[in-house]
Amino acid sequence: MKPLSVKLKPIENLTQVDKIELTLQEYLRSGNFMPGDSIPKELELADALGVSRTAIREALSRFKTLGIIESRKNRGMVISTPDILGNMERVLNPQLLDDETMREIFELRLVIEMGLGDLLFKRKTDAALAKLETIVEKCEKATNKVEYIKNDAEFHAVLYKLSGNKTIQRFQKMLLPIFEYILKRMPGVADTRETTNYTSHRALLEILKNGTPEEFNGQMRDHLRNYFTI
Amino acid sequence: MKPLSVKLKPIENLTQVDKIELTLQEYLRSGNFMPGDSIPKELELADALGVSRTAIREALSRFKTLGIIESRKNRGMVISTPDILGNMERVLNPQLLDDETMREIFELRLVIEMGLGDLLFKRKTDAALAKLETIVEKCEKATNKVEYIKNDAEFHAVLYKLSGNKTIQRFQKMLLPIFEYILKRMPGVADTRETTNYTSHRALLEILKNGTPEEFNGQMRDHLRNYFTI
DNA sequence: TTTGTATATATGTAGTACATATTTATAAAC
DNA sequence: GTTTATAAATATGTACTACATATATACAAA
Repeated sequence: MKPLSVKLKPIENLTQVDKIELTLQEYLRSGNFMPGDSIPKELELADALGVSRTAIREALSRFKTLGIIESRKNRGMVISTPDILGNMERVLNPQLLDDETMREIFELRLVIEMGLGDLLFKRKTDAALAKLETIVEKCEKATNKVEYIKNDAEFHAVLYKLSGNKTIQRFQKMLLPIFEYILKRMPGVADTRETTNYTSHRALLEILKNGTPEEFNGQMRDHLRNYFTI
Repeated sequence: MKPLSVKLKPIENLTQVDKIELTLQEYLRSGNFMPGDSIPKELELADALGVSRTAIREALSRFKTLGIIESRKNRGMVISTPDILGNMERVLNPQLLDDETMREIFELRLVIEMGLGDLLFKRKTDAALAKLETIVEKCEKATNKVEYIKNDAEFHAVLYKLSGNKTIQRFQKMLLPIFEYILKRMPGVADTRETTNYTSHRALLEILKNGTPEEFNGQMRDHLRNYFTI
C-alpha cells in the first residue's frame, strides 16, 4: 500500500472548551493584565462568547489549575502570580515519567551543581561555612552508609541554600526523588556517595573558604564524575 | 493590643472539589498506576465518592490540565505521561512573574550554562563543531548590534543542542523570553552581548575543539561574568 | 467607633437532558 | 472470508436550571 504522507495532519479536533481556552488565553495576553487585576465574571464571559457557563467554568478551571487566576466567592476572578515550579512539582512522579526524561533531569541536576560556584562565592557567609563545617565533620565520622547518604544530602542542601537563589533551591529539592530513583533503579549508574564523599566534601569546603569559584567547580566535577557514566 | 499568635492559621477552607482532588491524588498514587492504565469512569467515581459528576469532572479537569490523565469519548480516562516542562512553559510570562523570581530564573540559566562543559565534551560531534564554526565566523563579521545578538542566540542554542539533553535544551528555550526581559528592563544588568562575544565565542569554540571541560567552563564564566552583577 | 443584621452577588455544587464521538456487534456485499 | 455498511451501546462533552455558600456592601443598633 502507498504510505500516507506524513504531512497529512489529523483534522483539528478541538473541543469547545479548548477553543474557549485559546480565546481566553489570547484575551489575557493581549489585555496586558497584571496580578491583582480582575476579569469579567463567568456569566459575562459565557454571554460574550455565546457558550454555557459550564464550558466557561471548565476553561477557567484550567487557568486556575495553572495558577494564572484565582477565584473567590462573590469577588470574581483575579489574575495571580503563578508558581512556576509548583506545576512541575505536581507531575514529577518517577512512576509516570519515562526513563529518558528522568535521565535528563538527573543530568540537569549535575549540570546545575557544577555551575553553582560563582553564586556560592558571591553569597557565602561565615555562618553558612560554619554550618557546612559541622556537616563535613559529621560526615567524616560517619560509620555506615545510611549516615553517609544522610550527610551527603544535607551537605548539598546547605550548598543550595547558600546559593541564595530560592528557585534553584526549590528546584533541587524537587529533583531529589528523581535522583534517588535513578541511583536505585537505573543500570550503569553507581551510587558512589559512600566512598567519595568524606574526602570530597572536605575539599569542597576548604575551597569554598579559601579558594576560587573555578577551583570549586573543578572539585565539584570531580565529586560528581562517577555519575557521568550515563 | 496583644498581637495575634503567628501560629494561628486560617481554618482550612477547602472546597468540595479540592477534597476530591486530594482523594483522587491519593488514589492515583497508592494505585501504582502506569501510563496507559485506565481509571474508573466519571459516574463510577462520582458514585464511589458520593458527589456529583460535576464536581468529579472539575477535579479530573485539573489532572487533565496537568497532563496526568487524558480522556477520550467512550474510552474513559487513562493515565498519561505528563510533560514536566509544559506546565511551566504555560505560566512563564514575564508580565505575571515578580522581578525576584525572574532574577532567579536568569541566574539559573547562567548556572546551567556554566556547568554544561562536561556534557558538551562528552557528546560533541564534528558536524556540530563545524556548525559552530560557521556561526562564530558570521559573528566575527557582524557589523551591527542586531546581528550580534542574533548570532549570540544562535551560538548558545547550538551549544544547548550539542548537550544532547532535550530537557535542558527545551528549558533554555523557554527561559529566553525571561532573559530578554531582564536585559531590557532590569536596572543594573548590562547587555554586553555586543562587545564581548566576537572574541569570546571564538575562544569557547577553540576550547571545545582542543581543550578540556574545565577550560570551557572557565571561559564560559568569563563570557557571562558581566551578568553576574545582579 | 464598633457590632450586628439584611441583602445582593459571584462562585461552588447538584442534577437532568442531550450532543458527540468511538467502540462493539451485526448484517450486507464482494 | 474479507471488507464495507449499518445500528446500538457507551463514556465523555456541553447546556441549562436550581440552589448552596461565602463575601462585599449598606445600613441599623449598641
